Amino acid sequence: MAAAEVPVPSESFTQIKEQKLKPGDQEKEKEKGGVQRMGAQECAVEAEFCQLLDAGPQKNQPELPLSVPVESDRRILTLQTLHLTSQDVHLQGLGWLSGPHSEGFPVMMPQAESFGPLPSVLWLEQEPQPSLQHCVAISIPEELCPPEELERTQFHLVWEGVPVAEEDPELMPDLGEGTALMKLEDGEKDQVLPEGGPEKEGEERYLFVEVAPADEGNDEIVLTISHLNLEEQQDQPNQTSATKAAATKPPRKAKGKPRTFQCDVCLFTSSKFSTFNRHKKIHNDERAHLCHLCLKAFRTVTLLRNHVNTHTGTRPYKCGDCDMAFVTSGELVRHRRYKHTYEKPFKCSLCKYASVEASKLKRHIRSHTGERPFQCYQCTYASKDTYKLKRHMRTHSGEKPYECPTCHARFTQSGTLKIHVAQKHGENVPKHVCPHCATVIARKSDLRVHLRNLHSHSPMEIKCRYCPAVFHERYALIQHQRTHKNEKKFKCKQCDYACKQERYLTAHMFTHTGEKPFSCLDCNKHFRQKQQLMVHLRKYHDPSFIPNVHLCLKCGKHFSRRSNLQRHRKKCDPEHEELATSVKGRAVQKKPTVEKGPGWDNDTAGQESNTWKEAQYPEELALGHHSGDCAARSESQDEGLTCEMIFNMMDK
DNA sequence: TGGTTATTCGCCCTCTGCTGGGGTCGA
DNA sequence: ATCGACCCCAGCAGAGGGCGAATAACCA
Repeated sequence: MAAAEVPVPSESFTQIKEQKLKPGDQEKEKEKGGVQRMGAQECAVEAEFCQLLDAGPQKNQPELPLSVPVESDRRILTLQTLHLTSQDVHLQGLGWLSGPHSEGFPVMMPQAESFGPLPSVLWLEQEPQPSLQHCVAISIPEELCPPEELERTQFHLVWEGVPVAEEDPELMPDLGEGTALMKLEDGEKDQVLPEGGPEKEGEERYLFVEVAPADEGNDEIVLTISHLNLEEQQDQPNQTSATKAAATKPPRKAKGKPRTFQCDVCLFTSSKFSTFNRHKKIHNDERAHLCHLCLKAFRTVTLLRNHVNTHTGTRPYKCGDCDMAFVTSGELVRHRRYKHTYEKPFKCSLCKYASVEASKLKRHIRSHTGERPFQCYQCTYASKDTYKLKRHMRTHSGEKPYECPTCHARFTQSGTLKIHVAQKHGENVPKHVCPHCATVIARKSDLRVHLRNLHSHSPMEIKCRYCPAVFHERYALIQHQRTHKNEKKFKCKQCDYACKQERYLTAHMFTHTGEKPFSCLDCNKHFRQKQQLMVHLRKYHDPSFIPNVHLCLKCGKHFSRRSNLQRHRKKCDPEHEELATSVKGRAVQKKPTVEKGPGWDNDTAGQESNTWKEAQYPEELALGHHSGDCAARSESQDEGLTCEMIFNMMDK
């Protein structure tokens, strides 16, 4: 059955009697035998509410300087049980409240979407028929625990003797008898205020959920939800451990039931004195067992032995499938799960993730919840685990612990160093080839960027700048536009002339029409092209114009054209023909040059620069005034310059 | 009571992916 | 000379794997 089909408890079958008990009422309730906060045989067994399937006792409980919580007010909830078969209520989508109890006391908490007037569902009682169970819905008053906070609430339960269902004996912790202690964790406690007034800062807050059967023959049970006031015990003077152990018994302990022992330093409780006594040792610094090699002290012989093994390298538990060996059998088992059996008992209820260790699942869950408990104190960054915060702190400290052994470059992360070494100093570095265009890219992440930029499908049509073609992929567009590169698509209808740009064709067409639209204002010379006019103006009307002078180094003779100089040198200095060629090579530059000949000086060199600028901006020059003799002559035409050559010259 | 087992925490690691600056190249 | 495209590279963070060690629980 799908989660959506889980029968949601409703008000119609749930009777909730909520009342604040007066002191006398409490006594009456006790007389009924239904409400006991601490059971006699077992006590203080904790269970963590856990969508996380984080079974087992919580080790990291906040340490409290007192022993026993004292309730300050109480609420009685009477709830009618709902008879359901286990098949009716599929557990999928529901969180489990799991913890140690022997009788079996699975408590399911609904997901957030299930929050309503009845925010939680408890499986409590087992019928004679194994498949028939009682489903009890409880509603926790909002002032005790707002529904929106319930999902993140962590519960600690102490069970009081009501027969309970056993869904999965392996999952069901040993609760024994007692009451249910529901603890609000740090994130919630601030928002749950006792009725008596605002909670004191830093005070731990607990809610007791106590479960008891109602009248015989009735399907009802009684739940009591209580606030706990820890202050009273905090104020008690310190006692000896033994006295404290005795003092840890419940304040309203039932007759004939064994007491429990609660640690006065932390929340640890145990019904066995031996266990309790052993636990106490962790709070004192008595370390009687010394390592003879390093003098380090340990509390137990086992710890000492394990430590000595780290000196000697003794690892008795060897893996049969590899060369690994471990100090303890547990480490070996875990290793085998990681490396050989791949058994992953801890499964995420929200995705397919499973892990070998519970702590890994817990960490994984944070990627679903977004919880970031580890806050950087220097910026707003918060991390999901301690290591990431530690790594992040390097961005503040500037620490770069990883150094390249070859070039001594330093890096903040080992992975960055590894990539650096592979790319800079490695041999046969694997490259990443783009499957679409065979581009070779060093890094996979960069290939991803390449794919995103060039090969991703664009919903918008990208038009070719030269033709009407449209594309949805940039790479295809670029490849297509390259086909236009040397294309002479502008063809003259009257001759074979063809060119790449329309402006060349326009200029060419004047050769057929005989038009010469560009006129020199000084000498009334006409030109077909604007650029020809520019050359004319420079040569004949610009007083600063210095013609190119090609000098023969052998005889000192000047030539105005390079070709004439070359012809001359073949006769004058055939041995240095190569030199002439070399001189020619230097003379050919993108920018028109004035070769230094007789009469050259630095002043004219500056003028050359101006002349070049004017040639770049012919419009400005054409508008300007110029004077001087005009030996009207279109030398550029004489030299056979094409439209394209001139335009190109102007472009440069 | 001591030894063993199970649980939990903490640390470090790798792999992965994103981001932005720098260098190169072609238009 | 300028600009845009693209690859290279380091920085940074997310996620998960693996293991050492401490401690609680269990058992003989």
